[in-house]
Amino acid sequence: MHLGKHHRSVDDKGRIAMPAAFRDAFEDAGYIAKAPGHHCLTAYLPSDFTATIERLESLLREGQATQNEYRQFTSSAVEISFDAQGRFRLPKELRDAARIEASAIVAGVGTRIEIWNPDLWAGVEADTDSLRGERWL
Amino acid sequence: MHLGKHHRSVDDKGRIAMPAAFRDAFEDAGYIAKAPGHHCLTAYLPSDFTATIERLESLLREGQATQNEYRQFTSSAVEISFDAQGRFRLPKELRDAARIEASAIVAGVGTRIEIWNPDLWAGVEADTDSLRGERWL
DNA sequence: GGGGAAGAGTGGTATAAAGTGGGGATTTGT
DNA sequence: ACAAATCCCCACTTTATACCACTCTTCCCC
Repeated sequence: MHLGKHHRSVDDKGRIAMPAAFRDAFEDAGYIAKAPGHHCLTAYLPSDFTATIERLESLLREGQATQNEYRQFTSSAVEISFDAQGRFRLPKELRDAARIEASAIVAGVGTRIEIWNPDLWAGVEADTDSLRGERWL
Repeated sequence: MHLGKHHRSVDDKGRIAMPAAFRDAFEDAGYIAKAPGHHCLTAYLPSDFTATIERLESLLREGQATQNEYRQFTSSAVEISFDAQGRFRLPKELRDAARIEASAIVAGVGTRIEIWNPDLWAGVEADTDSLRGERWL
């Protein structure tokens, strides 16, 4: 379970420090892909990524997902590794897709980890219309 | 069941002593998240937190809750641990969200524990209009 | 009622870890 | 061969964590 929101700088080499709270869950490697809609990026543990691909392939066989959906997801994905300081490199392609420049928000969203442009994330937090916590608190 | 209201100091490192009355219920760890509306923070026992997340995820699958709702709750949450003196650290992000500075009210609210800015808590106690105990006493 | 012990709450300091920035070697592609 | 991109270290700053010290209250027990 991933929790917490972290603001991170992105240097001109595209490096981002994975928050220590998440880092331990990755054993040296992980995967990052564009989230559907491309509002943000999603980081996966190796095991979660494989499971996600399998789920998508299953939907594909059942006709519940399209080949282009499959193409977009798999082709956007990259494997990441961490340097001695716990940073990973986010390819320019992915940074551009999520409009990430000098800084980013790395957020634990329960089953997944998302990487956002800070301004776009502000939009998520400003979306209070949908808050109806009385249903689940 | 959590009962009682406690006034606590918050030092410049964000440390707050968990009232002894509540401390025993936490086995070393717990979770704190912004309450929907962000008027206060809510502290959860590990088991209660997991149950809450599962309830929310269930609503999400049924389309009764939004991804942004899920994002806001999970990304605001932090796991807490206690030092030898029974204190936990409240991240600045959460202190700011609930306008907590040098002191706070830690209140047992039956099924949950809430952490308030003292002035905002005063507002809760001043709200006598809605008191209609004749219905349930 | 007085004295002592135990627990609760608060404050400060030292140490470790996390985050950030940069340099230089190596690889890649042209 | 050259430029660009990537990788691998090293250095610094900030923040978090663990540890120690003190006060105050409460609760026994004498």
